[in-house]
Amino acid sequence: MRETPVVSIRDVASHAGVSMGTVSNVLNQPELVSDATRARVLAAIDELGFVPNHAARQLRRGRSRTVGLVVLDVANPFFTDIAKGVEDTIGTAGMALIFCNSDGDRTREDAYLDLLKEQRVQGVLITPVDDASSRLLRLRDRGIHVVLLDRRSRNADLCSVSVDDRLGGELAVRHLLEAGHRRIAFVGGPVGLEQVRDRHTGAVQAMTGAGLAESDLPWLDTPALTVAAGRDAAARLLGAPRQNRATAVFCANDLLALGVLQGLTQQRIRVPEDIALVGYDDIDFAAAAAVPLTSVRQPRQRLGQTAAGLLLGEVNEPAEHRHQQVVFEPELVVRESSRRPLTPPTG
Amino acid sequence: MRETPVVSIRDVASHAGVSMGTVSNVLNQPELVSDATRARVLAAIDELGFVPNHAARQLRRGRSRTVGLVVLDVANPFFTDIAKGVEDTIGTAGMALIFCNSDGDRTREDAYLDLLKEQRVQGVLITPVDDASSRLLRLRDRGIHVVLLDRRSRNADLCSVSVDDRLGGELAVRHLLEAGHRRIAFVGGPVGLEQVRDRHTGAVQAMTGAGLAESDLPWLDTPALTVAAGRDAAARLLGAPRQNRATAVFCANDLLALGVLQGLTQQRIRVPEDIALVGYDDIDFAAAAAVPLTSVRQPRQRLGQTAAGLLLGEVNEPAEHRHQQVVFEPELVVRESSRRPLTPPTG
DNA sequence: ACATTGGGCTGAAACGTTTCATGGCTGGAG
DNA sequence: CTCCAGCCATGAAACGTTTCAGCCCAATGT
Repeated sequence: MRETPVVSIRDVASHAGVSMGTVSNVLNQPELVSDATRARVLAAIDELGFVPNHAARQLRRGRSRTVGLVVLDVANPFFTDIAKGVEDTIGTAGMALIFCNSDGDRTREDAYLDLLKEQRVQGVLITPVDDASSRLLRLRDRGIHVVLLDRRSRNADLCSVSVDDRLGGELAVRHLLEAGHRRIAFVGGPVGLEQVRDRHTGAVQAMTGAGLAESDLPWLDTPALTVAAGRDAAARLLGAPRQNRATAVFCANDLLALGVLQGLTQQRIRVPEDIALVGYDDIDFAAAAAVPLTSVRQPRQRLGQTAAGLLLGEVNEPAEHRHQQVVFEPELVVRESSRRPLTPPTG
Repeated sequence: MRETPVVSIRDVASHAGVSMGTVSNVLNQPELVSDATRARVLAAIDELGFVPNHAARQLRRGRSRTVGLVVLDVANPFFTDIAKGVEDTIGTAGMALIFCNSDGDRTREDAYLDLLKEQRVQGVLITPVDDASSRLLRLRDRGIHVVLLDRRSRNADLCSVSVDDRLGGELAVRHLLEAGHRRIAFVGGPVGLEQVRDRHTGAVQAMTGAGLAESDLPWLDTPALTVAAGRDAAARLLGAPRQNRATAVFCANDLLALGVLQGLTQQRIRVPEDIALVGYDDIDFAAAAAVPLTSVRQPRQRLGQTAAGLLLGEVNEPAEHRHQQVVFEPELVVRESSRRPLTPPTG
């Protein structure tokens, strides 16, 4: 194995018979260099296989051409779809993306934010684990622009792109109420997640709006928004005495709903006949589920594109930039899992 | 908004009344510094909010503490599960991961490889779009270690971690043959993907092993391994005249299979009664599908961990490192989508 | 009392770029 | 023929670290 012959701009310069400054100009401002010289330098670059050293470049420039994306869960298609949108926009702008997965763990999130600080990224797109505003504002004071993703900024100090989770929760539960359900379980957690709380709040509003009590919407807390947590929640759901068991379940996201569906099916509970089910996000797999899942759709890819767009704006014209809160509207997609009207209660 | 006061190691040094070298030692080799001085420096770091500049550090050291991961499709749970395994191992080793999505596009792949070269990453874990060995060997000549992921290296010049795709294809089709199917469609593509070719080869072997011809295994080519491509393939499948339509379908991955399932269901074709279906990968959503999907399971997370482990070994002890090809065995998981034996042909 | 050791720290060079003040040429205007 | 502009190219400084030879001084050995 040949030893690495690190070829620098200096080698290119001497090989092409010009100065380092000229090579640099060819790379960064080609119009300043005469055609003949430029051709010679490019030939030398090609011949030597020169690749610019990003570290040196960044050190000199003082800033990188990189932004960070921190999500709660890579395994959740909701976030990978967002990531696609972000990647699109960032890539088109010629910048690089560092993709980080906090996995809902605050310690990991902190570690990644430190990493991004050290990398001197231009900006960070983040769905924080908890209310991280103070930490995020500190990032901003370091000159790192921050845009909140899938979370609304409460102070006007940050850009944010989100979806109206309260409304989404309301749509879901109102739909179930209209189908005749009166006792509906809410499955979601951890409570620390703002998305979960907001969706719950919307659900409660739908209940009280229909003259029902908040206690008619029992909350089954889950440790995470995953399929496994959903399966577990289904078991707890079925542990309740039959007569006051919920007839419908609203899950804080689709992964949970798919888990609940599996858990129920395994216990021979039919969906939607015995228990109706509504998820959230409308990931692609929702429509392909054992029982196609009613869900609250969010414009995932646009979410990512919009957030990245805001960040680019902030990075490129910091002067005339006004922070803004973009809020998309969710949309209920009704499918099999909640379609059949409830049979009249036997009790 | 306060202007960024960039605080460097020099500021820390003067604030703590020591030299820059000492601050550097506190950061990198704390045991060389006396307790008192170390405490003083740490206090200064804390007080000034100093964060090391990664670019400068990397420039000086000549190498980064970063590795790249290039996958074919972030939206495919198969790859996000691999990514989790990689992230685990890499993160534990105190290194950072740059996660790249080639999306099956060779141009994008090249762009990301250039990016990783510029970043002077220590190594790259990659599932290449096509046979990229020459490009990858050139990377290696640059001092960037390379490990192939989900692809077997044909020359012994690179480490690789893969699963026996030939065997997987054979298992799947043998299972269908045992259920009585004689005409089986293979859905997969693009042909350029080695995984697709190998799974097909295995499928053919199963056919010929049972005394059938390769022509009894028509190949429906798809432009990508996605749900949408699967839906499309289902339509083409049903376009064939009824009498020589396949009675079973083996898909090159689960996303395709889920798409085929959707397409068939939409046309009121029952699975498995009218057409049996087998997927590949056994992603979590396979078990939760409309009809739980028979699939060929791969140890996704272990794949990632193992590959990352090999890379770390290569990075840390390049001298005594021997390249190796790890090959895992796939496992057939039978579920509803192929369970029912074929009813005797009506023709 | 003197040489020796070694722990703890310093100071400056070096990493590979970009940037910018400087200067040499060329060609057209006066 | 001289002067001036403008175009190209040059060379060195600077970015924020790490590294390493070397210095100081207290402790140890004889």
